[in-house]
Amino acid sequence: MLAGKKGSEVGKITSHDVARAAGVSRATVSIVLSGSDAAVISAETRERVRKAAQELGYQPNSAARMLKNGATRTIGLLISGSNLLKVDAFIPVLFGAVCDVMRARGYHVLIETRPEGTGANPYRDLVQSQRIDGLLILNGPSHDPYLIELIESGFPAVLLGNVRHPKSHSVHIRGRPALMAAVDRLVAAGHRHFGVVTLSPLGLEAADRRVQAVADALAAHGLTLGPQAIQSGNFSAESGQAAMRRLLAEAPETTAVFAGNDTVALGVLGACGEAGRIVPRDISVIGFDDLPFAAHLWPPLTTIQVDASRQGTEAAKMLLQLLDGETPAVPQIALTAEPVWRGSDGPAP
Amino acid sequence: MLAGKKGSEVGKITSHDVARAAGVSRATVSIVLSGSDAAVISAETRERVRKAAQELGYQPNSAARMLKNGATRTIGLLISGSNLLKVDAFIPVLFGAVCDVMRARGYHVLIETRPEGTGANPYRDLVQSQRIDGLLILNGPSHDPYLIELIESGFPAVLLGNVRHPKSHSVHIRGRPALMAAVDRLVAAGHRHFGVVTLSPLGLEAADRRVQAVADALAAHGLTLGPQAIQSGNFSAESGQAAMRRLLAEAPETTAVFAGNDTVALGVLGACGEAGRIVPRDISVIGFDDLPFAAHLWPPLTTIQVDASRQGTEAAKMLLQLLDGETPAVPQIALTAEPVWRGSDGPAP
DNA sequence: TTGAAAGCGCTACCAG
DNA sequence: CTGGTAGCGCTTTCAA
Repeated sequence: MLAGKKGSEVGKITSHDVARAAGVSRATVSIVLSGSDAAVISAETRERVRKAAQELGYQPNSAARMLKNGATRTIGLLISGSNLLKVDAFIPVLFGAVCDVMRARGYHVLIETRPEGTGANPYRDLVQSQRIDGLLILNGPSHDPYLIELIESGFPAVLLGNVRHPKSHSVHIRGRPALMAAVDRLVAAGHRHFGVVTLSPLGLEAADRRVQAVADALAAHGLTLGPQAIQSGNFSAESGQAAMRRLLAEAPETTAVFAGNDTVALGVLGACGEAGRIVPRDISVIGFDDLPFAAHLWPPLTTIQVDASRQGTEAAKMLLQLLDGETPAVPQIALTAEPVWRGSDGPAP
Repeated sequence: MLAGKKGSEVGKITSHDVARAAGVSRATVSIVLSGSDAAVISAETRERVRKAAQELGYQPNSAARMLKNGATRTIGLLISGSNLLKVDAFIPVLFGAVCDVMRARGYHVLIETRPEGTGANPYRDLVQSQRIDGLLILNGPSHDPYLIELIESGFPAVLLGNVRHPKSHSVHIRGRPALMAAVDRLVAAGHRHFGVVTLSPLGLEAADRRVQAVADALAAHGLTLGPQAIQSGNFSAESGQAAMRRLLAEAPETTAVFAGNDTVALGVLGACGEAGRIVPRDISVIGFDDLPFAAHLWPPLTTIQVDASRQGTEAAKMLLQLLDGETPAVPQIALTAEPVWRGSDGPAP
């Protein structure tokens, strides 16, 4: 090998190389490329520097830049468990929206999952290692004391879909009115026996709230939701099918079922089909989320429409404000939801 | 505010603080915490250092560490477009698997999307900024010259699902035998008129290969796939439904349809339903991927099973080998696929 | 065994 | 307008 640098040896070009190529000092390179006005540089010099950087394919070493600036221009996206990622199509939508907004502002997105089991504060390491400037937290457990500590520490963080700690910044879906309206309409259509297949086992705020909304709306009509009529799903279609089988066995009189989300609804539909219950003739099924596929199933899924993209966008924008040191006008955004009536509901049999 | 550091002011503790707390030098702290054997430190001292670090919640500043070590312990996951993320449930599964493997080895995962439009080499900036040590590329366009340049540069990268550049490291699905076996069985069941709703418009390697496999298998039986019998989907259920509507209109004699993936199949099922074609009585539908929901639909979806998790795991492991400077025994892994016969296929009507 | 010092690549602050 | 210089926090080598 020759002594000189090979052109293909990318990844090793420093501002020093650019400075030498352009015949200026390293400081000048930094000033020109960062667009700073710390000094007045002639247009001619600026051009020369830019051209040299371009030709060498120079990009500032991000580690050095982070160390110097004390900011990483990276945010973390914290997901409770990677299994969640695998089954619930809601997350990727949200995720895509977050990435789009962040990238437009020059931020990178790092996936983090909550380290489990260790006695130590799992968020502290994340923050203390200074690898990220801010955090977006998806479905964090409602009463996690470490989460609360993180929020109170003032580290830029936005919660998605849960926890309404008074000091928190968050974006969540207010599905209650839509769910209650849906119940009203189904009762008007003659339904008296309702079932719920939850989004997750009890304890997840978003899941619990949805069940409560249905129960409350029913109560207003003098109807109740017995314990056999509430079966736990766990985000997936598989869990939805299993839960619906139980529901059908324990409460066969059910004629209308609310699923915790559209993926769970897929499994509910599967269980109805295998039990010979025709949807919507024999039983009505209502999803939640209005995922991209919902309108294109057969029967087209009646569901509670929430704008996942928008939720991601709003959360990302709020985090960006926090990172800019601004105070969001509305620290806790509630997005509305609407029932969309398609083909999976009908009058009571 | 008092002059001293507040306990809640996390994110500012350096090895200096730990050293002072433990009454040793910064070098000692580094040696103890990194488990290096550069020097023999007494067990008693080690313990003292560890305890101080623990109490202060010390985590080494990652930027400084990256700068010093020249490695970021971060890999990039490059996705062609974020819209893909939003509709295809295959990606999150893969994604989750990648994250699991990487995290187990102490790597972080950064989401990258291919910057579009700029004349400059989009991968070069990624590599040159030294923000990542390696790259996983999902569905990169087959003939992208920059991609080829990246591969040839020797930067650690693994391709997923496409491109078989001779020098590349890759993991892809070999669906051809399974698809051909499925055709054979359907032909034996009496089907003569086949249709295909593709995974994407022509040009994506994975999509083209699937169509070709079906056409070839059909040819072996003296059957052909007319142009009206091939309609383009675009990853989503919506596109699948639209394509299937066209197919049903232009080739109404069709009795068996291969969908480009399971999400597309959802839309195919939707189009069949709205056209009054009962699956599988009137028409058979075969998906691809065997996503987690496929078995739990009604009818349960017959599909070509590929192990998305495994694909992610293998790719991640291969990248890890590359990062360790090892040469993977098999640089281009082909994963097999199997038809799983469930409820959405049946004999020809 | 431990402490002091160098240096990773960058930016910012000076004096020229 | 430009060039030296300091220092971000860490690791590692070398001298004590």
